[in-house]
Amino acid sequence: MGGTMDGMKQQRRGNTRQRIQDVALELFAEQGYEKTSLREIAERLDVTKAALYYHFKTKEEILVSLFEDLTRPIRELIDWGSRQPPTLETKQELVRRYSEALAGAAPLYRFMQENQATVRELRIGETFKERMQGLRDIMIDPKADLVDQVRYVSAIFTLHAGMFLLQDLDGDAEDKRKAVLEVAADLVTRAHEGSRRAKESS
Amino acid sequence: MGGTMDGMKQQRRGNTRQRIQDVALELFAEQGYEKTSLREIAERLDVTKAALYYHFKTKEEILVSLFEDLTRPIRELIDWGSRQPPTLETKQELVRRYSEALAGAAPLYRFMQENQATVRELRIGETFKERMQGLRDIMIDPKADLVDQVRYVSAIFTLHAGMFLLQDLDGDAEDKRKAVLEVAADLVTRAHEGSRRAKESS
Amino acid sequence: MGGTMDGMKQQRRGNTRQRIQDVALELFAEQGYEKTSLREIAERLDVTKAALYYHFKTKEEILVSLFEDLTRPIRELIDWGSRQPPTLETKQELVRRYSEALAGAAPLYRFMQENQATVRELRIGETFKERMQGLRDIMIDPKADLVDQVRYVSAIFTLHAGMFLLQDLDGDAEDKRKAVLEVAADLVTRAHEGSRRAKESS
Amino acid sequence: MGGTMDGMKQQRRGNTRQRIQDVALELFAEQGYEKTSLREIAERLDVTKAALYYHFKTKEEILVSLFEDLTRPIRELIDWGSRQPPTLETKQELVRRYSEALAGAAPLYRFMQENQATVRELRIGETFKERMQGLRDIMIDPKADLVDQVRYVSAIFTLHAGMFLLQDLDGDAEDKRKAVLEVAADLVTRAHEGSRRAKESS
DNA sequence: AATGAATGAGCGTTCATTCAT
DNA sequence: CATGAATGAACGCTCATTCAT
Repeated sequence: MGGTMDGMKQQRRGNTRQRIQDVALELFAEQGYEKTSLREIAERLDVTKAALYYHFKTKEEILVSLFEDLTRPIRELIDWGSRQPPTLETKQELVRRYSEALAGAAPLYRFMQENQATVRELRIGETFKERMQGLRDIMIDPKADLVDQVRYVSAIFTLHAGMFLLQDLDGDAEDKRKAVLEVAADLVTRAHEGSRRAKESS
Repeated sequence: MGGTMDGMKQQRRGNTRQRIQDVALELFAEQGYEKTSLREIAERLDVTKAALYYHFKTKEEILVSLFEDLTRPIRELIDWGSRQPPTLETKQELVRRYSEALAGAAPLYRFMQENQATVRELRIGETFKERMQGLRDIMIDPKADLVDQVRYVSAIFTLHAGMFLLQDLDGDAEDKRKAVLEVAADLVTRAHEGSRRAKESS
Repeated sequence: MGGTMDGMKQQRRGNTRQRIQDVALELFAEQGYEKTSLREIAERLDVTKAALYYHFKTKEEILVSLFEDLTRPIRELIDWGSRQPPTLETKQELVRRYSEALAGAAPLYRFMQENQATVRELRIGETFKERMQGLRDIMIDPKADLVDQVRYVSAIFTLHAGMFLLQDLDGDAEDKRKAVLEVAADLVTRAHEGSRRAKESS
Repeated sequence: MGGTMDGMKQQRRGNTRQRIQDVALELFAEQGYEKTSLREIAERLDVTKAALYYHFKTKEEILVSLFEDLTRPIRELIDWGSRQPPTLETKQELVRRYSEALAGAAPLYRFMQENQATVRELRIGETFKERMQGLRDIMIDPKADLVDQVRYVSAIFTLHAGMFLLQDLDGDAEDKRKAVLEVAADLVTRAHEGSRRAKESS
């Protein structure tokens, strides 16, 4: 019937799946996975709970779909990293690109960080863990000094933390990301030098 | 020890409150706060749910009591820190003592880290946040370079992360704590030097 | 693209109604009416649930159609029987032909037997009941001894039961049907003789 | 008797479990297991659904408890039978006592008969099947003629059917039970004789 | 110091059904 | 001839909490 569409009830049909994902991510991040009920998601979208089940088989599947859609760049980055030689340059570039990739999936990663206990029991828990271990394997030299190993871990973790721990510091978001990246890169460099020093002095 | 004692069913009576806390912490840490039901806690203790309500007014109160009991040293430490001059030495000592204090409340802190989304909505959420801000205020020089501010935050966060992010690295727990501490202390030192450099070059 | 039929996805179009009936009967018999959902039927046929509604107005209608299609011979048999004189010969022939008719609608009858509670509430419940009463009216002489009345009922019931109660006995299916028929026929004969005896001795 | 008790809301406390069983059996028998919802049971008892869960872990458990409570005599009877020599006398007595035992659990057995498809998927399905097989093993002589084997099965089945197939015949319930028993006993006798005949003629 | 019995609210999920396209 | 999208009603179940005993 054309015309200009009546109001907004029926706005954009066919994108309901996407709208569910958007609202779900927002609520999951805000209140946590368990405390967010399907009723709540449905109400915000002005559909019934049953409608959600037309698009997703379970509540968990909504989260899985978000994870898969939003973390693809990160998965690809780790794949790339695992095929590079473990030089300092590789690690530096990995850290730089990881920082960017994280920024693109910030709300989801914040959610994952804040709901670890819950996520661990879900299907994506295992996937996430494997991914982190992939990162670790690329970064960490198992022959390095324990302190330097911690530096690597700290670098990764600093990147993650950067996303939400700096929220209450003021300043431009992109500036903060750069600052976080610099600290992480610095940690990586020092960890790498430490290894060299260890080798030389042996 | 004397008496007749039938088996072990009512081992140590009168300490039920304490036993509830122990079991609750274990389960909260293992499965998260929401996924741990009072039924489960009661069953493990072989008492009824109603018994829990004799000792604690609500589920949340169990957590609050754990938090208060286990984080007292940390609260005192921060109180102490806030009365010291903001020198490098103060910060170094704070970091050292914080690392020790954390080790004493590790399971609870691990729980807090992994259940942030949940904790945020609870009474202790606010308290915890204030405490972290207290730490931040002691450590961070607001006039410092953004990168150095990140270094301070990263130091604190590295200490937290140390507790559970290194679980799958092998090595003695105390060795790992020391390594983590060294990295954190190093970050603090560099942050402090950075500030001095900044001042000199201005 | 175009022309030659790709595989088997749309094998025989136009007979969807029939395929729905086939799958439905299979699932109804296997899992019961309530536990079989339209989703399940649709999935097996690789069509959508809505497609089922093109062919049948309701779930119940699918069952009704099966009943009507598969039990026509039985209905006709009973009609025939009710027009015959109530002699032993009539009853014997009725039993013989009923046994054959049942074999032709075995899965449906098995379903009816195993889902009586459900069927009773459905439209076919009444029909089925009437039919059974028709059978009874033909067989049973209301003036006969109670024991002989039971024999008639037992004969009918033995025929029904034969279909699935002998499933775990081994032997050829047709042999078993014959054996069941013999027992039923025997019961009918004895019931009839009993009635004669009763009359003679009065 | 004695005391007047205020209304009926709180009548007999402590017997709620029993009242749940009573109402559940009534509704299960009337409408079937699936069509009976816990809401319905709860409403009839004027308690909440959650109260049912205080007494039974699941809906299925309510049925299991009914089965176990009501069919104990039958279980014991079969145990007894399996320890006797397989003479005609044993079988006759078994049939007689089985008929009595069935009468005591009539509503439940009627339910089982009318909800076979459902029951088969439940925990009691297996148990019930085993029990029927036990009965069969006692009764049936595997070396007997197929027709006689059918007679044994028919005898058992006639007993079951007797409970509800004769509902619309009029007459005293106990008279009907006796008549059913006589037919079943007769079938057993003939089956036994058949076997003897077979042996003699060989 | 603890239990037995129950509640009210809510949850995730499934179902038969509808209807515009 | 069929699908995509959605609904309304219900379901079995769990939870934190209460309270008389």
